[in-house]
Amino acid sequence: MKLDGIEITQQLEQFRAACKKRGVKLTHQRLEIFREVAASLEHPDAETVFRGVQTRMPTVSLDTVYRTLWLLNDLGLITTLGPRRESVRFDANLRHHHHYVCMRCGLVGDFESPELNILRIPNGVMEFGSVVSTHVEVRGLCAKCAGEQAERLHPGSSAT
Amino acid sequence: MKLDGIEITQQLEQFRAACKKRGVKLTHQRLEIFREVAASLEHPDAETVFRGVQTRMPTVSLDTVYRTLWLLNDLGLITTLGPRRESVRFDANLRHHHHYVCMRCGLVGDFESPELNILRIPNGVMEFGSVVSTHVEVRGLCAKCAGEQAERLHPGSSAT
DNA sequence: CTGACTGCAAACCCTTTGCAGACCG
DNA sequence: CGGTCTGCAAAGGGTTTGCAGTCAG
Repeated sequence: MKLDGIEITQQLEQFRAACKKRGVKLTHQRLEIFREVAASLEHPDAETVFRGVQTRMPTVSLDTVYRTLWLLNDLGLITTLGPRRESVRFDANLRHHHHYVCMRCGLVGDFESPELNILRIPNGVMEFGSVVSTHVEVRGLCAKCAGEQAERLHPGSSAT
Repeated sequence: MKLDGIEITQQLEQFRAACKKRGVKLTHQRLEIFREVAASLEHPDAETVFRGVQTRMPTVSLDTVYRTLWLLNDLGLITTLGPRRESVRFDANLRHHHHYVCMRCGLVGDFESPELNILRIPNGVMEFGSVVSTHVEVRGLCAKCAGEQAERLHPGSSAT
């Protein structure tokens, strides 16, 4: 799990380094916003980060929080839960199944696997609460996107 | 995987039955919308369903599609991918980790497990594309929600 | 000093809601 | 025929963007 002070300090160093490397300015706001996300054990949304930062910086605006969070995401310092900005998707497959998700285009494919339905979960997880079901998400590059990427790297090397 | 005609016909029967049982009217629009989702191998969003239905029913409106999809969800005939309608959430934990998700309140907790990082994935999945990483999502009722539920069922049976 | 960054406000997208007419049962 | 459902249009919430002033380097 995350350790209070030490690890965050390390992350802050990474942040400084990444900024310098990419020629991004290290403003007071960005520092506070980064601290807020890095220190949070939850997975806060922009609004929550905003409120947290606001206590120490009453003048920040919500749009700066958004801009900074996506900046941190681009710098590879944080990630997002779920897709970047998308509409709700519906699923008519009611059997216990798992998902293949393409990291590039967002394609989602179903697959079933009795073994994956009954994974052994680490004991520590019980501290969160009861376990009802487990779902596996496999991330990768789908065939179509892999093809397009190959085509981009080696144009015409294979017939279409 | 899903078989074209037979299985969808079964699902349609379930739909009729569920409607009758719950006193919900079986309109032309609802039928078409349900067929569209049930037949789709993708996990379409409302807009996609809308366009699909529109080819056969040019008069449907997008709001009816929304209303019907949530109705189907309430009837237990379809589910959604990801949370119902929420803002993007950010995650400063860059290590390969997995998530515990409370089905009631949406709480998300991280946990790590070397074993779960390297699950054996069924061969069929390779047909979708390359596999880069696997993530496990454990669903359950978090301690807080379980407590509230117990409290609701047996008020005062335990000290707070 | 200069270009990048901020705050403001307005725009934007997806989704939901109120209402009058249409339709299922 | 009655109550539900539809389509319309407008509201709603989260997020993004254009602009002029501000600040880091």
